Amino acid sequence: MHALSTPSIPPSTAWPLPCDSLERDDLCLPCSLARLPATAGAQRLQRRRLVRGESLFLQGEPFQGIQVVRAGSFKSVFHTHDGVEQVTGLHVEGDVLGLDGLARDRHENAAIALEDSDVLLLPQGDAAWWNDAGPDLQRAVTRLLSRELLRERRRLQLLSLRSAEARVAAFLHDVSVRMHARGYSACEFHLRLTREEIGSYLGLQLETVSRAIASLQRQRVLRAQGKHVRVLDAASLAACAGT
Amino acid sequence: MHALSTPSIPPSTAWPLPCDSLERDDLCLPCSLARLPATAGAQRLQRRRLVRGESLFLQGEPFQGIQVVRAGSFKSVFHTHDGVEQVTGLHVEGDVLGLDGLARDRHENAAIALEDSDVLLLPQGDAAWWNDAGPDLQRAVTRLLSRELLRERRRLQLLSLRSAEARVAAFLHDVSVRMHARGYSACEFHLRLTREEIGSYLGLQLETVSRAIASLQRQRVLRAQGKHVRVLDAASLAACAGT
DNA sequence: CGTTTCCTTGACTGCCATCAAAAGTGGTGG
DNA sequence: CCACCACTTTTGATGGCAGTCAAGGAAACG
Repeated sequence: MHALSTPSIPPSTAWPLPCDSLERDDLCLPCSLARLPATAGAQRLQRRRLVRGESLFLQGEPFQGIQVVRAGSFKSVFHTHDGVEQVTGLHVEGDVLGLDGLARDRHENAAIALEDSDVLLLPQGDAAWWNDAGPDLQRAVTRLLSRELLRERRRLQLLSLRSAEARVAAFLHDVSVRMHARGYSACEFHLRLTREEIGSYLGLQLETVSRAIASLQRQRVLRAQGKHVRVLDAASLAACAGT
Repeated sequence: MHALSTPSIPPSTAWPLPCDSLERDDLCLPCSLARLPATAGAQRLQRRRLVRGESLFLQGEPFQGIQVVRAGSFKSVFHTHDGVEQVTGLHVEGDVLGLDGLARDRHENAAIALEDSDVLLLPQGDAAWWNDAGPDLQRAVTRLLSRELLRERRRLQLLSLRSAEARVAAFLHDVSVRMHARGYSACEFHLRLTREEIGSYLGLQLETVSRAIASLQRQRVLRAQGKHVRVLDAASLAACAGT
């Protein structure tokens, strides 16, 4: 196990924050944190490394604090009471994890590293945390939550009124856009999820996902072999997704 | 149009707050507000009455503030870019409306009164609002948002891996529970949504909703004629819903 | 009381789940 | 390096659930 927690480091020093490369910094928690006045000096960012397959937190675990992906990627997984497991999210560099723990002080999803990854933990001490944190941070958290709500709602619409092919196209388009926003190529990337995980995320069976990708290839919208995807026609992809 | 705004009234006086009859007051915004110290005296609750069919706010309108349903009921409706409209929520007495406006300072859904209704508006003045509001209120808002996220996620699971009948059963069960929590009968209530609206909410066609209800009646789980529903066997209903 | 909206039921179609099997991929150890 | 294994992906065949089209009847509203 390579996992280890480096000792606490002061917030606005040392290594570059992940949001340095992002545009919408009002949504970036570490940026908000870095701008906080001295009162926040008490706050400590903790770094953590995880190897592929390791869990950042498990479902039902007490809420430790909000976490930011510095490198690598994660999937969020929810286990229903009857043993079924569903993928609820895909998170890459710059994404915030753990917001679901705010409601009841325990995590409602597990977060699993899809590759060797690196995160920042913003520890939540106790109830007084919120008072000390300051309005900037609180506002940032509120916007993040509200934003998450919108994402979830969009996904819901995708599931409730789009065909299998449209869902897969929308998923790939979303990945493409998010990779591009983080400085990677928008037209060529490596999927970290299996067909089964994508299906779970989209409410489809793995065979259906495979068939949808095959169909998109026949339409010359993209090329895919295994997890490697090359988008040939981004406009067509968006059209297939229905956006 | 019977709609009218009464002049502002001081917060913790006069008429009973809707949460007086609720158990989990840590989630109740008006309660949190009533407990605020003097600094919040500047805040003014505004009352508003709406007749059936009237909108509390429309999609795209600037965010006015968080609203609490005092009496009556509302549906949340989202209009997609291509003209399709989808029901995204059903809100009754004590529910909080308008949280989706926090992310971008404009509403992402419309809220339509399903009957003559009564709401409280907690106006959001400007950016300084958050700072003045105080940590208690902020924390309450954060928890509400996080809670909303969980609701949305549960609905998503319902849509992605449950049959039509299970979805309808889950919807009716949810309504039953929520009515009960507000002091109404859990086993007999009046649906305010049409079959089409229920279908839109659950990702189904109206005929499918009708057939699912017919099936539940054949199983002696409930009796329904039109919008009037009587639950005969709550346990079976929950079982059909898969909970 | 008439008109409009809503609900129910039937028949048919199509999409996607399911079952099944073969081919491909990656990692491990001999 | 190669054989082996587990896992993943692809493709085919079949069936069922829910969408679609259609029409008659009930309820709500002015």
